Amino acid sequence: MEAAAETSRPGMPGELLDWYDRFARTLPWRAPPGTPPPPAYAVWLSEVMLQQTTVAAAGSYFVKFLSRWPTVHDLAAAEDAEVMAAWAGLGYYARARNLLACARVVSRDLDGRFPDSEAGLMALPGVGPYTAAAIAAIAFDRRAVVVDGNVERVMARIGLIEVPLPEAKPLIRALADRLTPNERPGDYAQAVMDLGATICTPRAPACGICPWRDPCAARAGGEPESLPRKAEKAPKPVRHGIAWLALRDDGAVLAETRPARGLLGGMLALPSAGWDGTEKAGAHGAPPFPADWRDLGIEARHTFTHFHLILRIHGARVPEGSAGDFRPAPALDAALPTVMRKALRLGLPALQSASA
DNA sequence: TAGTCGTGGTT
DNA sequence: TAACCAAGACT
Repeated sequence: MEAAAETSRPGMPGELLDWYDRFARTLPWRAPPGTPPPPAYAVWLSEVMLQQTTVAAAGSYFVKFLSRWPTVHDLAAAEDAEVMAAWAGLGYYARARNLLACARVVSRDLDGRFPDSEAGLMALPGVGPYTAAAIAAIAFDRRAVVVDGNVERVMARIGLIEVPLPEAKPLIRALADRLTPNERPGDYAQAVMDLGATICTPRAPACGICPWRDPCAARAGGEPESLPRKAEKAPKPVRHGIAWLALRDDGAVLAETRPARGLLGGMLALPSAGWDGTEKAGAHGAPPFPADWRDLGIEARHTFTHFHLILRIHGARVPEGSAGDFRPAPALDAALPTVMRKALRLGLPALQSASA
């Protein structure tokens, strides 16, 4: 919409920063407004964890990672399996693989120093336009135009941008660019995102206490909650699969490490088949080895980004000497992605109560 | 460019 | 309860 071109006035960044100075949230990875920023390592770690992830979900993982691997060199020296297990439950596991790859590049090739430019940051694995801008702004106080989901919403409303996403992205970015100040860009970036997270919320924005209520074109128009408009999403299909739960008499459970790429890539899992798109059409998965497999009559249900999964659990008790990647159930549970945690927690009691 | 890639909280 | 949504990147 053309309205975007006229929206934004000189005082807006300052009004937002004043609000941020008074109401900034305390977050594990954040320095208080006006104080020196955290190390780039901490900013990078938090920003990767926060990709498509809520503040509440990322918090404990950030604390755990920073405590376990205090510097980028520590993380770079970690084993792949250690890092994947520590990431288990947070989702989007390609982030963990890229996190480790990035740490190793920074540690080995850059002497442990993160680039301070967006272009330099963008060259790192797992660092895209948003994350590069966020690190440049927050860790190095460089002027960078930070555009995440919060900023998209705030800009669409301020500028009454009625073009639906993703077509509206260039308009939104242009407006975000016009508003980004040269002073305190790091605090400003966090302030806009805080505004979107706490005031300019998707459903019921608190316009009455918004520092930008006066210049907001959508508020004047009366329906800020209707923005940003978004293209319709495709319905999620339902997929069916089988997971095999082999319980050894010493209590250990058979696990497998999934292929590095694709769904749950690189993660520990129960052996399974038929659901992740890797099987040929019509193929039926086979159990990991011959045993007295029984359909436990239990289904683990889980929804991924683009499909619903119903995972039927088959189980078998196997003798103590059985070879394979068997692991103690509690340790396995801790290292599993959520869908597999569900399958284990549903299937194990049924199998344990069954006679061998 | 459009599809892939997790999870949990909120409504 | 089902849909929506979150500090996106990669192919």
